[in-house]
Amino acid sequence: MGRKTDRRIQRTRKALFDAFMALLLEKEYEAITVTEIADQANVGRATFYLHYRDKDDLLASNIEALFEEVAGRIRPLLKQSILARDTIQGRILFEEAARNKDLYLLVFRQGGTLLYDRLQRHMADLIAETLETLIMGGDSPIEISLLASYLTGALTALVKWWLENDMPCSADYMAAVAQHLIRPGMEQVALLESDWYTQKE
Amino acid sequence: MGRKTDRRIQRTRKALFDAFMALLLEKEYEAITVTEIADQANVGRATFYLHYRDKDDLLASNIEALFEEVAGRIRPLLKQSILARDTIQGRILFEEAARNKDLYLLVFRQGGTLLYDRLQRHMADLIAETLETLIMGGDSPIEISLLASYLTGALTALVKWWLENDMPCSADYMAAVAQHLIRPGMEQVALLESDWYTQKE
Amino acid sequence: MGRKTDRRIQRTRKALFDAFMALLLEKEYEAITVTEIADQANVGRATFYLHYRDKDDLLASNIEALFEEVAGRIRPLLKQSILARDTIQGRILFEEAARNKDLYLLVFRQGGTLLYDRLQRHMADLIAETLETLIMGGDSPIEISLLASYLTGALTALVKWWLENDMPCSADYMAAVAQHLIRPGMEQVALLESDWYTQKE
Amino acid sequence: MGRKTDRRIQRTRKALFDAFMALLLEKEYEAITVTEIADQANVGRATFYLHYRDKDDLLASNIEALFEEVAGRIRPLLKQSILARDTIQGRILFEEAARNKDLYLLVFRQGGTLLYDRLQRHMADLIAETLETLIMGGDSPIEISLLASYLTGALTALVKWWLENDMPCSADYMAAVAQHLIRPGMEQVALLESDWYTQKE
DNA sequence: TCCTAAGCGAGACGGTACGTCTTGTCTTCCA
DNA sequence: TGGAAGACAAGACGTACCGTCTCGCTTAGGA
Repeated sequence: MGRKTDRRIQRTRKALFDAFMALLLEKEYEAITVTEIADQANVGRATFYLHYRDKDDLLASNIEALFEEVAGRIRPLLKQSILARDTIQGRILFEEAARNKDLYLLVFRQGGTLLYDRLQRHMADLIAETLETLIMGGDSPIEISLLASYLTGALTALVKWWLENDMPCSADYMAAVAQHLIRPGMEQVALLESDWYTQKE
Repeated sequence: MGRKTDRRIQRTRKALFDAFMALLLEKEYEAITVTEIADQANVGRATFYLHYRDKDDLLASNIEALFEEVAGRIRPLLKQSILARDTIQGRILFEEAARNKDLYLLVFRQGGTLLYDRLQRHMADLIAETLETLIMGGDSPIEISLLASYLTGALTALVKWWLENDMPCSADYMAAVAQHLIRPGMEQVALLESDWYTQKE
Repeated sequence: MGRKTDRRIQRTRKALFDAFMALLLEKEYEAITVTEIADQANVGRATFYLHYRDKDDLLASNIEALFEEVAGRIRPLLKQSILARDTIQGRILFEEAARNKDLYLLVFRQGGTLLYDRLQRHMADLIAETLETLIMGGDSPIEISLLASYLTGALTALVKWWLENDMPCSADYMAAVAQHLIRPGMEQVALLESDWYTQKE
Repeated sequence: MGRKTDRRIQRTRKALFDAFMALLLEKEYEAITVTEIADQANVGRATFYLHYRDKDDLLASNIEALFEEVAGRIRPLLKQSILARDTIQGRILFEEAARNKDLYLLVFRQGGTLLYDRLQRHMADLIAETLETLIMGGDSPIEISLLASYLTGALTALVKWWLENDMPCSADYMAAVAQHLIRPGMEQVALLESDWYTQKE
């Protein structure tokens, strides 16, 4: 097998994934059939099964790369935006969301278990990773994963509200709201002495 | 048609819903078939279609009542627990979750669009309603629905983390964490003068 | 389940078999698809599988009855026609073939293993059965099954030739030919003393 | 293109045919796939299609030669064995069959249309050809092709019975049976005055 | 008390999607 | 340049559900 063959395969796979994403924009995940995907991709149905075991496999095989790409874009923004005093960096987060509105809405809306959960998990991991570098010496008395979950839930809720309401206000405004809602609590918790609450059980 | 007949119908419908909920605890929503539900309920498959158009209809027809019941339990707790200074009332929220762990995990996990979204919406409405009475005169400069979304996202994230990690700490502890993370931000925003951020656009 | 249902099932099965036979008249057995049969029978493809496992099953389930019916018609004729001196009864055999020309040609042509072999076997059994009653006391020195095989092969060869050449001569004529070709040998063998050929090995 | 290339091609074709014959001994014609043939022949599937259009083509292209070889062996035997008074020559026919038992059984059993019909036709032609030289001047009142069909049917029936019953008696015995069953009829018919039966229609 | 309309179980049916298999074509690469 | 490898389109296979339907049985509640 050579390069040309490889390229053909990649082209077919991309066609299938693109077809799937296109269909996801217009109907529910579960309502999409393999036949539709293959048709949309101008590919025989059997060819689909040559590359993927089923719909989930198609998604799973491509979604990681997609998330990795998004994560690559978000990662550098997170550190500053989470705890930055000004809203300039936070804004970039919402701008990113606005730029890929379709993708994020898709994930929020109907990704169901597969997409939504995966996004939450990825985002939580990303945030946890960032938090760890931030708190470093500080020894937060609260489990990082809990804080990360909170941040993820809070941020996605804000983004979701913004996108679902057709972005009724500027990214700057949303960044400011996020700052005011989230930062005080984080400061209080993350900077707290470890004896602020002594017993977990 | 008389009472006895009615009661028979209700019994059949309950059997179907119970069977569905039982199946939901052990497998994914989409993986459950009408045949399974009917079998589990000791009912003919045709009888299922006599009462509901499909799986979604069965869920939709029963879930509202279920949420209403949950809402009835939560509503009184919310007002106090959200902004209360002490953690006593907040604890009740987590205790409620712990008591119906299966149900909530089910909703969080695999409800997918139908269940999860509905819960979020219900909860946001419930919170918005509570917030309105709290802020009343205060004229919050931020849209109530946005605040409600944030609160819903933040709270469900905390509860989800707690349940999914097998409740590694007490409800008291979680209530305290929630207080410290959420209240400072809410206070800052809800009590803010309307000029803290002048332009939305 | 009641009579009406039974009748519906029988109607469906008959439609399927009729469709199959119709298709067999125009194309090869192996070239016929389940989809075609179902379409021709105005029946859903799934319904086909509700009644039969596959094409072979459809044929096998119906062919016995069909053969039994044919056998019922032929049996009474055989005894007299095989060894009768005159050709009157023998004629009836060829007339039967002419009347169901399509069916017999179908079986001869393309029945392949399933149909052709079965017919041969049935016919050989039928003939063996007749021979046994004829020879009765006579104690033929040759195995009945061998004689039956020979008779089957010879008769079907004649019938096949006749049908495939579009019946270029009368049934009477064919019956006479059969008489003259077959009877002398049968007489010689069946009436022979058991010492005409002493050692089998 | 040179001789070496030719030889390579011939080697590939032989490998394919041998593989096919080997597979025919263990499973039904229709159940054999091109993939299996190619695998068995240690040849790429595409290579198969380089030489033959399909399974039937592979068989057809090789079977003629095979039949020609068999015919070459049988032809000299036929003339004497058919009408010979003694059984010595007739025996050779059955011995030939016994020697290639697998091949003949294969043809009888599952050759289906393609193999069986072809054999019958070839054999009938062979016999007709022999008959013509025998009767020559005699002017048989019966069509040669009809006699040939009868002889073919009768002889193959005997051979088939013999092989399928695992040759329960000697070739000599079978030859004798064939003689006694067939010769009297043939003599009566072939030597008959042309007025033995005056009207065909 | 009967009888009549209902809920219901059983299951045939048409339809659609599934994932697998085979066919025949085509393209790329290797020896 | 012949053959190996294998991607691909096409389409049949047998299975699983779906939602509709018709059929009788049972049973409740008004006559």
